Amino acid sequence: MEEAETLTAFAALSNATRLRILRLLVSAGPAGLRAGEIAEAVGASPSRASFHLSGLSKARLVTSSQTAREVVYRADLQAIGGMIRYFMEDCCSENEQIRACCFGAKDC
Amino acid sequence: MEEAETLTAFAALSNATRLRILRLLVSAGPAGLRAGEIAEAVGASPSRASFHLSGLSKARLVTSSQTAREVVYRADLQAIGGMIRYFMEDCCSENEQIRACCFGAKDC
DNA sequence: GCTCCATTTCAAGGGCTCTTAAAATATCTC
DNA sequence: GAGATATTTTAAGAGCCCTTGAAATGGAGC
Repeated sequence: MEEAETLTAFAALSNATRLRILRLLVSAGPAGLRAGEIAEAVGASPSRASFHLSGLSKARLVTSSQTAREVVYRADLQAIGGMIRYFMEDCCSENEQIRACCFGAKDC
Repeated sequence: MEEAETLTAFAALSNATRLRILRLLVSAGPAGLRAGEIAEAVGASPSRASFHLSGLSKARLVTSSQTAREVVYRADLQAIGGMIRYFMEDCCSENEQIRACCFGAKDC
């Protein structure tokens, strides 16, 4: 992942609805969720959910697959991990104090 | 760190100038850098740098201290770590694949 | 073919962000 | 005190983002 992609990813994560959707999709696992289920779960209208899913999709944080008339979305764990990794390596210079937080250090 | 703070932090990181500033400040270490040095280093006008430093400051990703007429900025490693930690714990449900990226796994 | 259903697209509006340049504030040196 | 320096504040304009509701797309079943 490069800087431009990371900027897009961070922008995608800076909205409450999109963060809620991503959280939901990560916890939903590999099966993913249908667009309608997502909209209902996060309390957004279908068009609003679609708008934000499109944003997450453009940022490559989620993937989608269409079966008949249903669209299933899934969190792209590799992309999410890649974003964090880029941030840790390139932006945080592998800083030890910051890295410790991934392990669950108490003082973060 | 809570959701609202995390949203603000992600928003702050979604701009190239601010990301560059943060990267610079992390690498600069505890001594920090003066506003003017930062502006020059990232290729921004003083007012533009000040604008973005203010954004990073409101997002609590950097701290500042004023000595006479010089203002020194430092990266807030604890806040940066806290943001990542919140994202990993709350949003990524401690997902193993995502977490592995902090250790530098090859497949991220 | 017609009608439902799931989802996306479109259009309009209001608000926020970014950039630029000028002005203001505060401090240092002479 | 005068002038130079460091930084912030302000103002204006352009552009993007978010929300809402209506319209459009396209598949399923009768």
